[in-house]
Amino acid sequence: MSLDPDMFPSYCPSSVPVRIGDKWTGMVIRCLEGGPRRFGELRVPLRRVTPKVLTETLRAMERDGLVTRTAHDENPPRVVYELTGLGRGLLPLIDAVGTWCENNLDALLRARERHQGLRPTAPAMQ
Amino acid sequence: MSLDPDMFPSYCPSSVPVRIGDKWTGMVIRCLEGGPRRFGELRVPLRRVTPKVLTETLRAMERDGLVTRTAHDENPPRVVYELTGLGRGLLPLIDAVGTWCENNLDALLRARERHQGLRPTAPAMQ
DNA sequence: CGGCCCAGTTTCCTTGAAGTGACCGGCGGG
DNA sequence: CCCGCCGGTCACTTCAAGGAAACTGGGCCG
Repeated sequence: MSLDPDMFPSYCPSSVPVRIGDKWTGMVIRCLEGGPRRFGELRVPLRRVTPKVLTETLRAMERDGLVTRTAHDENPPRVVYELTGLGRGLLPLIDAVGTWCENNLDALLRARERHQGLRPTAPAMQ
Repeated sequence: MSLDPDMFPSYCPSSVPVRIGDKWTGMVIRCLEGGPRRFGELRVPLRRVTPKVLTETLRAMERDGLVTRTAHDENPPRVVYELTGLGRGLLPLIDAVGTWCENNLDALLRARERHQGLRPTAPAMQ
């Protein structure tokens, strides 16, 4: 997997309207699809995630058994994250979501366009 | 579809760890799977949703073209919500999520159990 | 007149996720 | 001697989602 910085455009399908877990879990899983990665390697494609939030996401995923965290006692430090079988099992789901978005996001956005101004959050019904 | 009040146990798989859209969208789609329903009919199985939040959810889904809203000019008022083709297309996705959760939620919760106390949100690394 | 019905609305509040920017510790290199 | 590297941490703020509870409006029934 290439570490394309733009692999998640600002307009990421997996955030509208379908999300996996919290905001970044799905993207982390995708980043780890091709094999183990270090913290800093995850930050390259996930450049819109601050280290704090990335840490939190990875901690939660570790807690849930979706990834393993291996800290090598070297210098400078090296920490490697890897998908577990459980985490890998989410890949088909994420792919399905991605496919749905590819096929239907246009229709959704067109619908959203049509409803501009109509029936806002607090519509003046009468 | 029966309007079983307990069709969504407090422990709903679709909220841990995979969510569709906002908190309630997935459940609304499931509720509408069997055909059009009125606002009050949605409130029965979705009893943990307050009317305000249900309205917001339905408005967002309408805006995104997932449901249609039909207000009949009668008294007392009657408003019917129905899945569009777009919304119906999310059903396989939701089913896939449900299946994954059925198969893997135990493993996830066991992992979560194991990590109790270990590596909290702010671990004392050194 | 006084409720009741449905489908919401309105106001207020809590919670938690996410973001910002500064900082840390140990070591190897210049 | 100080800088940068890595993988974070810390304190602080912001923002939106969600929830609780009371209220609305206009017919219709008694």
